[in-house]
Amino acid sequence: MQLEEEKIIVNLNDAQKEAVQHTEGPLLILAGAGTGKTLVLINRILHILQQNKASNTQILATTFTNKAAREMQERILTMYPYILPWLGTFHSVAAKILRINAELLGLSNNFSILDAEDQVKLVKNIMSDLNIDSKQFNPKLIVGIIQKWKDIVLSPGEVLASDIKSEIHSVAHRIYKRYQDKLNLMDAVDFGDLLLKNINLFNNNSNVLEMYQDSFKYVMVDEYQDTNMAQYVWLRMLAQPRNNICCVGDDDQSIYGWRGAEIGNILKFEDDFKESKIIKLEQNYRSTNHILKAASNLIANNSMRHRKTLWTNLDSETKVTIKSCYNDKEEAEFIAQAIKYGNKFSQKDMSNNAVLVRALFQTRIIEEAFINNFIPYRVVGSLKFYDREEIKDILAYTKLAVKQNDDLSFERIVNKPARSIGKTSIQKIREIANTSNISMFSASEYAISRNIFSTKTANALVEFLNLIKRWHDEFKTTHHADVVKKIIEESNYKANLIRNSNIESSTKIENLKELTKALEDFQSIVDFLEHISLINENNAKADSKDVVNLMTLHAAKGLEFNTVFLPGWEEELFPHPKTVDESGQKGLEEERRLAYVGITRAKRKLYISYAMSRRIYNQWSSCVPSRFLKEIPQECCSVI
DNA sequence: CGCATGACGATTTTT
DNA sequence: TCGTCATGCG
Repeated sequence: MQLEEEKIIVNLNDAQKEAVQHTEGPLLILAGAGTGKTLVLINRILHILQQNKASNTQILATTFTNKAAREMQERILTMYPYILPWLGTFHSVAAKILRINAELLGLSNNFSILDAEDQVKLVKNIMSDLNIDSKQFNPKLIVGIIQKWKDIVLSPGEVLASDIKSEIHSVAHRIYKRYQDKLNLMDAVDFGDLLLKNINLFNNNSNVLEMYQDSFKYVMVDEYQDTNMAQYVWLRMLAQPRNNICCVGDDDQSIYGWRGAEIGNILKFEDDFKESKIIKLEQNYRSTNHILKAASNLIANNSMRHRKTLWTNLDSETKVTIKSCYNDKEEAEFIAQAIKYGNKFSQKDMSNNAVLVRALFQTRIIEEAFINNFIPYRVVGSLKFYDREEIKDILAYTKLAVKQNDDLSFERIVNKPARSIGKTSIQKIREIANTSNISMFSASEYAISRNIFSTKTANALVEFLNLIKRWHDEFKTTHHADVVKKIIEESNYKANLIRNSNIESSTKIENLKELTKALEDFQSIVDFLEHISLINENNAKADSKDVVNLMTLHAAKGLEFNTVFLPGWEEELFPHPKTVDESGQKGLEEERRLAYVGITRAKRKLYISYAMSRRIYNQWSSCVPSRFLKEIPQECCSVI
């Protein structure tokens, strides 16, 4: 396949073309909603390849989601027949670099990656070791604080007095050090560490850094407005000294500040990267004029932003509908009726409709209205496949079989199904592990040799340890999918489910079958574990067609629909008071960006609604229309 | 060890 | 009001 420059630039407008062809030096592409951001990114990569400025292995391209990375790779493959090995999420690229250089950081090359649940579990354990009351200090909040420190590149030793803003911070600081020690012992990292350890690696091994700097001739970053400090530092290190770094993003769509995203990164790009160029993409190909005008006027109320003027050729008579309702039930019914009506006369495919809410609890009443009206729907972003209890349990067995020092997995399943190894026994094991700085697996062996347990417990524990050891060996000789099948049987996990026989347990058995099937697609068990820790996607049913999409505004970013409903535009819900409480003006602006994201998802038709009263936690509360409604010009609305 | 009971809190969650 | 979680009893 021969790349042709003609094909790369043929369908681009002037600004897009400039962005694609400007390859040298720092470049910020400010891409408003619906202005062809992904197209530019892909074509810019193709352009670099076509010009032989770099080979496929010399381009570093990061995205935030696996989905975005996959889409980019697939679209590149239609024109250029090679994989880009360094195209991926920040975390997957960072993990790849870590695996290659693991020994320099005291990790093995198959270190494990903790998920959110593991993190909380670990913090809880540490708190109980330190006799800290987990009621007084919420472990989830502690994890959050540690995570935030990691986001701004603070190791335990670097946390300063000024970072300790309240008692919970000082508790978190105490836990942080131990938390890292424990991770080291388990040969594990959390998501934040993936970036942090890369930064450490580069700081302490200039030759390694130079190797990557030399190798990555061009660096490209998608969704730059959502990068955190650690990611920024990481990017900067890798992009130097050439500084051929191209960041694409839209400051108006930065909605993850609460998760550590630093909108300042995109706002001060020019200061951070000297002699940089900024190109604005302002022609919107998605929405009609009224929708775009509503969005532009709303977002103009934000002070912290790069000014952009979005425009469109898509003129339409149809205005934005603003609907006032008596209560949440009427609002839900209104949406259901509008969808039914639309389905009858114009769009047949239900999946052209989306209902975007601020908080997931809002979906319930809308779901009821859909059920009553026989409207098929799906709620996007509910439980993920690999987050299911039974899946995580079997994975814990698997992980422990692969690596005996995975204490979190050990604790999760040592007594699941019940095999008379109770809380006190586990506590004893943990104490031994802590004092001797060994894994719980080794601690168990030691404890057995010292006759610490009752005969019953000791026997059960010996049997358990032997099973784990046997599976460990079998992974070396037998196909991994078969070993996992054995685990499901021999752990008695399945038998236990069958014994409980109810509908729930039969779905669980189905899910386990699904799991063993998924395993077939991977080369090895290590590959598989890497995959699921970094790529935990929504369940397979997610792409079912012809159903209305119900999701949060956050989940809707990057998507588009012909018809969009935005219910619940009320003070006390949207903007959400908690955000405003926590972050004041900054929080309010982020909420406004969220509104902007919602509006700009709509291609043809947009409905915004609010209720005068709403049941929250089963209590009626009367509501005031959202201030954001007043920020939308009247001439693009029709009010019902 | 497993179940019942009561207290508590209840946005958003790309990795 | 509902679901989660720690605690205490049988």
